[in-house]
Amino acid sequence: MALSHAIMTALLEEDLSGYDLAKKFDMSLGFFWQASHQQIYQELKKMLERGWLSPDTVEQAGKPNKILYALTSEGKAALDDWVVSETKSRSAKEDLYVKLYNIGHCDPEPLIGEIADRQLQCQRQLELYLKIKDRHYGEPETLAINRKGIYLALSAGIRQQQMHIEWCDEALELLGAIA
Amino acid sequence: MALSHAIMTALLEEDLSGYDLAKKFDMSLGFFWQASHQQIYQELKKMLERGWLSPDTVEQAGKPNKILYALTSEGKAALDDWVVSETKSRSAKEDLYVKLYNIGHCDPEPLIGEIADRQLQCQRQLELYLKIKDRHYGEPETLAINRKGIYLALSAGIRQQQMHIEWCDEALELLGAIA
DNA sequence: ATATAATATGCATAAAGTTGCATAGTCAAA
DNA sequence: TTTGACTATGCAACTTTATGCATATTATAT
Repeated sequence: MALSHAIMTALLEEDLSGYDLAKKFDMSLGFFWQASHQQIYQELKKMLERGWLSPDTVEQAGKPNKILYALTSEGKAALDDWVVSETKSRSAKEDLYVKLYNIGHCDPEPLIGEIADRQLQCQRQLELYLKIKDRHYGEPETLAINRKGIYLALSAGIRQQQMHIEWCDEALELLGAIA
Repeated sequence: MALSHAIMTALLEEDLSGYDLAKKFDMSLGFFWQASHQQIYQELKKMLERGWLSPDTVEQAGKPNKILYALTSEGKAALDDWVVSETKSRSAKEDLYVKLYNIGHCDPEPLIGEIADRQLQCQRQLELYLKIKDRHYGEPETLAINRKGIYLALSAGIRQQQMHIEWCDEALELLGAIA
């Protein structure tokens, strides 16, 4: 019952099709929540049944028809309820850390390689986040309340990447990939 | 196909029962992987069918009988295969950050309260991690390779808690809970 | 002409995870 | 003596997430 809320959050700004949502979950919102198009279409179906969305088929020139979804007042109410409800923490699951427990009896090279790859990915992601921050969230204190919220999510993303890059440094050094 | 590998990782050190595993997933290994006892018993059943474990019923004085599970060579091989295989990254899913996108049209107090609670939890967790580090992983460079791996997982946990505590500070200040 | 990429939606199945329920023995405290 | 806590295992139903397959239109490049 959480993908639906992420979808509704995206629909707050503007009406979107399943395809649009899939793209959005690949970018921006997707920094903190990911979903495949299959999952999105399934969830949209359920949300329609619950009356949280209203569909609108749009004919397009040069493209297949699409179905735009808009939040209904019931959907809005469900979203508001969720936001102020208790956040159940998902149990942190990190394959890489569990794998590290096994490094003594396996070839460590593949793991070291993965850590190096990750560091590069994090660096790219961090650059993107920093660009967004500079362009749109330069002075957080002056933002309206809703933009402050989005800024904080972005800030969490930035901190996460930075933290992880530093950890990769430590790991690569300790495992002898550098030294 | 990952809980099974976390279970086998725990069984590397010593034979354990489902109950033991549930406790372990509530501590130590559980810092990076969590599972309920129901899930563990289900998974153990599947792993037996696959021949990854061998069971051994142990009668106990003053306690119900328990079933100790040991890794078979097939299990060990499956674990080794997994460790050197590509790590598929789980999509980061953080309800709290998605909720932050909605802070403009809801009462912000519940969210602020949750951030404050989280910060306290993180502080407690961090203290625990630091204690473990001081006691068992004081000089990481001098550790054997397998203990280096465990240390790195611990280090990731420490960095994560520290990072999150700092973020909570920023969030609470920006949302006016302090200032 | 034909292949490829982008747009657009969906079904079926499987794996993973959650929640509620059920059972049963031992021990200590009230 | 009964209540609660700890040890110990498990089923059933459900939700959530993932994976593979399937289809159809249009635009662009070869």
